[in-house]
Amino acid sequence: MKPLDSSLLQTVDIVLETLPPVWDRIRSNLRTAAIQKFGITLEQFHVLRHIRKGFQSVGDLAEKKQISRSAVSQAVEALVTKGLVTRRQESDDRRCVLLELTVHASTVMDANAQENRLWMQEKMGSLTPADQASVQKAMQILKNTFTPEES
Amino acid sequence: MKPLDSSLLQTVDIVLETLPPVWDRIRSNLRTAAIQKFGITLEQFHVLRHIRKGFQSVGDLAEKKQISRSAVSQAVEALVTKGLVTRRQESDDRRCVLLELTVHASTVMDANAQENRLWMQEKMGSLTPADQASVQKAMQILKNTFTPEES
DNA sequence: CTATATTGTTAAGTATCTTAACTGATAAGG
DNA sequence: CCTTATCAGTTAAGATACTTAACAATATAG
Repeated sequence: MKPLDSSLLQTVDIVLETLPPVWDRIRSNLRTAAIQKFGITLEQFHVLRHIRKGFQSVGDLAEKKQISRSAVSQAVEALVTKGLVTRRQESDDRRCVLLELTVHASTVMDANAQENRLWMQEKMGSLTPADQASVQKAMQILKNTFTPEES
Repeated sequence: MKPLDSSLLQTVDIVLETLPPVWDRIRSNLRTAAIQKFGITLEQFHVLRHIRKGFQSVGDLAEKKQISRSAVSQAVEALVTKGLVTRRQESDDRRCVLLELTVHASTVMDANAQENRLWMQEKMGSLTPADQASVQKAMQILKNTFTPEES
């Protein structure tokens, strides 16, 4: 880490300058559509996303979002009322509640994700194959560097 | 966009899989330290960051965060009370209020950003020069693709 | 000069978060 | 067993942050 420090710092700064606006742009496109389709709040959308990603218990979801279990419980209650989420009993431990998207919510979330993919394809459609390879490789590097063994 | 569709979709999916966890990880590291140092909430930290990035009016900040002006006004009021932000009169239009970080807040935010950079340097310290070049190039591509003419 | 628009604050109501208390279910100790 | 402790989730009460609406002060237009 001695002779590369200035190059390394440059790389770090470029990442810090680039990722926030880029990710904000992509995320904003993803959220806005879903929120309007369901008529839900941003917080409720977060809950739907996490359940869709495989967080099926209130506790896991709370830890992932770094909020209290009661907050998650209340948000889930709102989503159950809206017919977007169901609570089910897990067989072996009857304390646990299994959260699942309803068919309707699952369908709309899938369609929304697909629309977002298409939007990104339009955006990235003009990239050369070399540019695409560059992006793919960099994503792999970043993934290994910052999230080595999870998700 | 015809013969490249499947490769393009692959690139898109890799970006969508990678960016959220990577950015969450970096952002979490950045926020946690600052929030603990100041004893403020996440929302108040957002306001400090935006002011630091150059959003000096209540209106601009509200538009950037996509919330109402009154919400920003209230958050700013809390930060002024804590001695982290000052309101000043702009000379030419006396309706406008110029938001600025206090010296203390500015110092702590700078130090915090520097600590985050060092943390990222540690994380990325083991990357080869070729990997660093890859990341830099990809960041440039993503920036041009998703945020063509701003920030 | 009057009418309209803009910038920010204030006030009231709503939503969402937190902590604390509680229910029901499981695990551990004597 | 039977008591005690622990755990997942909900519920309740209070705090925080958001919304809309009404307002004050200033700027712009006709």
